[in-house]
Amino acid sequence: MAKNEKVTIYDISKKLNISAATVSRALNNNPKISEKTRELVMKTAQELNYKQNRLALALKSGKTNSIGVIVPYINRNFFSAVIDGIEKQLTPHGYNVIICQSHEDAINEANHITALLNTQVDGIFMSVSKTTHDTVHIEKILENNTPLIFFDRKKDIPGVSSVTIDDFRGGYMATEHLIQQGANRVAHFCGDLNLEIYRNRHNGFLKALEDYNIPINKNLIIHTNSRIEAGAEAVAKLWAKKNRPDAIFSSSDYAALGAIQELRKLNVKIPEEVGVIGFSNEPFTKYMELPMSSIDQTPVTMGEIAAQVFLEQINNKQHVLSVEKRVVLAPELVIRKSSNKAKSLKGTLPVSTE
Amino acid sequence: MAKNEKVTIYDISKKLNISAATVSRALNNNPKISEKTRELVMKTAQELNYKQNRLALALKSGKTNSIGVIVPYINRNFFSAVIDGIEKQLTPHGYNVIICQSHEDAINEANHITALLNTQVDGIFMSVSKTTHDTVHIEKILENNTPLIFFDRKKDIPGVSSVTIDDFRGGYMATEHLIQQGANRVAHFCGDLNLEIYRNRHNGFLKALEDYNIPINKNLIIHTNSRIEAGAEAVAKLWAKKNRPDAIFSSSDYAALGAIQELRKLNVKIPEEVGVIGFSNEPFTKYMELPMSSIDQTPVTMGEIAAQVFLEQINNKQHVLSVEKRVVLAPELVIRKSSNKAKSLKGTLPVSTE
DNA sequence: TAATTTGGTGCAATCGATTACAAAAAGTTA
DNA sequence: TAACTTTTTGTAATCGATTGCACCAAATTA
Repeated sequence: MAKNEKVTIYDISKKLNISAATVSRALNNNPKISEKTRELVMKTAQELNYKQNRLALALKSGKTNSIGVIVPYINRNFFSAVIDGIEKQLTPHGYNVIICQSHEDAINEANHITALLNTQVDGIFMSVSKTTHDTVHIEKILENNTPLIFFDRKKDIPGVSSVTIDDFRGGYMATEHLIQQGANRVAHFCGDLNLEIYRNRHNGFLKALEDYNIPINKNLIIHTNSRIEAGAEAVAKLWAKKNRPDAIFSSSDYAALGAIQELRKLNVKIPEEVGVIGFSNEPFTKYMELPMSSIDQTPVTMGEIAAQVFLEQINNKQHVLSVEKRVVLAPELVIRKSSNKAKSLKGTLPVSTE
Repeated sequence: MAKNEKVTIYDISKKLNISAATVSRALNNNPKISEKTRELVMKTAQELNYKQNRLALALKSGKTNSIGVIVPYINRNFFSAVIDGIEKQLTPHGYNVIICQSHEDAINEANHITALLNTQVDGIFMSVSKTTHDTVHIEKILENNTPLIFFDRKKDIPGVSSVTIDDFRGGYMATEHLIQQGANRVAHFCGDLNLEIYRNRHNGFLKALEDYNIPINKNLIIHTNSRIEAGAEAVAKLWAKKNRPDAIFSSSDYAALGAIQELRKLNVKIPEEVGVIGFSNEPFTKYMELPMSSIDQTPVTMGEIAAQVFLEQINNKQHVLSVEKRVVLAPELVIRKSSNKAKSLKGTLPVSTE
């Protein structure tokens, strides 16, 4: 009726002259309630436009039915796709997803953790920021006894589950592919080696060279960040010298894009003179004039599995206090024009081509 | 101490042999509490690692300090940027942002609204889905007396504030620009005219033609959705006939991208033979081999202003029950190669060029 | 010294829903 | 019909923090 007043079970109980306890039980389909009463309550609830106050429930039960996700940026396809996967799995279970961005800043990350814990979320999913070195703020989640799941970028904390992809394998696949296309001077744009994911990609790169008996040339390994400009600068630097590379494996799609733009300016033919492959399979790679090869991280799957791990964890909680599950997904090589010298590759390789 | 037990103000009060009321007041810096007691409480709270239970607070105060945002997809630069803006403004005020995706489905939208209302969010920001026609589920928000702010895609509901851009003007600017580049057969890819934003862009297009005395040619107006394929198909259709256009204004960047790809296949020179401009200024437009002109919707600003409108609204609530504010932002024309016949335009037009 | 002000705390109700336990109502059996 | 089950419903405590009101003690004033 009145706009301001929210309808509670007490309003229903008063109207029907029964106790609030009965109303509560009727609404929850408690079998101890007679069919007659239940129907009456249900009908009245509908009439009064009753809505359960989840806060009261949460306070009583200690469960908020919401989980927090902390990512560097939501504005990156990889992360928003992971969130998509998490949401897809958790919404049917009645969870709300609270999303926070760290903007790659450990301080924001810590603040968000505090806020989420105060909100009493039932679990936290996170991909750590690049500037996160020590983990005291993360361990607060565990002290608070809140389930924590890392995805993609993790820290090694005992008892914490994680879902990642096999970055080593991704790095290996990318490099191997370039070698198979005839390259033997493969450059590598590696990201911040503080982050495990970039270290692993880098190691995969090295191992591929080793397996194919290609000597490692330190001049061809460039430390870049994930920005377009960084890729362009790296190319400028490499082409200023002699002994230029004949292929580039970039740990970032954005840096790879910058590289391609710069190579075009220098009139270098791609993929004939230089093959290029990135990492992440951001949507733009597909839409480019010269579509770019990349490594797909199956982010939606990653989110879905992270959510499943979470659900398992809270269900087993009473039995095993520190379940720990480390899921490693397989990356997928996506070959497009930027690295593909063959006219047509369809059906010739066990990978997706587009 | 024990991992499971959360510390409450009662634990503090017991330890210090004072009442919980005093503890609460001390923690909230109530001036009625003596300095000595306050310090003691603060110190003890720290020692015991006390964390306020926001649920209890929320239940008591009726405020959850969280708001909900419903967008079609978070995985679209425009929307994630708006969310960014909202978050930027609201985080300092202690709000959590709960994000939901409708996936352009009115049913999901309704479910999310119900969930958010049950969660007792302090406000809801939304951009309606394409399939939302009737608004009963949206009006439930108002019945619940929860502040609602539309952004970008709105419905006309009395008393609801909105932040949008001037799509008419955007459509006009885009079209005028093409005309000024010499075009007089401008094609228009218009989106779903059920949505106000596409209608407005379309009307802006028509008005520009009128102002420049260019007759309207219905054959050049194509209904497309926002997908790449749709743009490609539209071009295929147009080029199959005679009387081809000499410019294209697409209400979607994605359709414009498809158009450019198709035009290249047909060996049509851009921008010499056909100028192309999109709408939204998605990041990829800038990174294309042939960077694409577009209309920027200043999404971060949109989010920031939406948040400000919300804050104003809840502060004025006691005074005016139905404030209604309709903010319309100005779009920005971004000229890039795809529509720019002049070698260099820098400084010659009052618009941003890149 | 008595009366009054001021400062600091405590008591108890409140927010809305759940649930163990008690109690009443209805149904069964002898 | 008395005694006993079985159903169904009610009472009251609980989750944790806040806050109006009452109260006591110390300080001030007359």
